Amino acid sequence: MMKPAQVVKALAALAQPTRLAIYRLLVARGPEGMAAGQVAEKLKVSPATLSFHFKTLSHAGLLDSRQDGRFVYYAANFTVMNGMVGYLTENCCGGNPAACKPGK
Amino acid sequence: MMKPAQVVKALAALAQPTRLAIYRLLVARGPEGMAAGQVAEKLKVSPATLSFHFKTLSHAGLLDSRQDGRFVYYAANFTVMNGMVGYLTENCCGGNPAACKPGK
DNA sequence: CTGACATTTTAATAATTGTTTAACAATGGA
DNA sequence: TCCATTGTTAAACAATTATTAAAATGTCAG
Repeated sequence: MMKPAQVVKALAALAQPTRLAIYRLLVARGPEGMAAGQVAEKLKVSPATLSFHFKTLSHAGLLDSRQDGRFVYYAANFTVMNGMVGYLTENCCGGNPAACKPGK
Repeated sequence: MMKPAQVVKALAALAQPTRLAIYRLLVARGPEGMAAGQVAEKLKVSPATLSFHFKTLSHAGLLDSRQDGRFVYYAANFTVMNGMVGYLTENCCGGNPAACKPGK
């Protein structure tokens, strides 16, 4: 079970429109991820601002990054998202996890 | 499907240790809810601070409240939580909702 | 090596957030 | 009514956050 402090950190990381959009975009992109510049162009965010948000998401454990030449590729890491959804489902769904289960 | 703006609002509401604790406590308490003062005592939060957090959670649609005599009872409302978990599961789990499904 | 490109960092700033204290309703019992 | 109780609101403040512009870092092509 994830610790509340880590859950709070992950929630805070996603609780911002640009960062939620970044995460969604990278999830859709898959494991290969996407270069920072492409994300910036797609979401129309300045490089500096984007870098700031990447840092927040990465620090929360929601993103992985790898350098490829001059590019830095970011990709969604599902581990924390998984833990977060699990935490919410177990602790925040009235002792009845089914109430918040997807695909009902 | 919940709108991203509402998801962000709900995430932000829960992205704070005291508020996450409040929500968990009220979820555990069930539909009857709990008087503000009891929550304050249980979580050792000052009434004014608690009222501030109640407002944030209520405004995000995560809590309901009813007045009973001098007391105000707050209770978890699962609708938004449900929508939020659904949104995350559908949009943030790699097109593979099962990856974030609870009870794996 | 030099220059252009991709990204991060720093510094400055405005806006938002969380807490405290004190004052303000509202309710119900004596 | 008077008063104690319950909870909210208002004002002030420190701390955090998001954005911008500028400088710095790192990488490769020529």
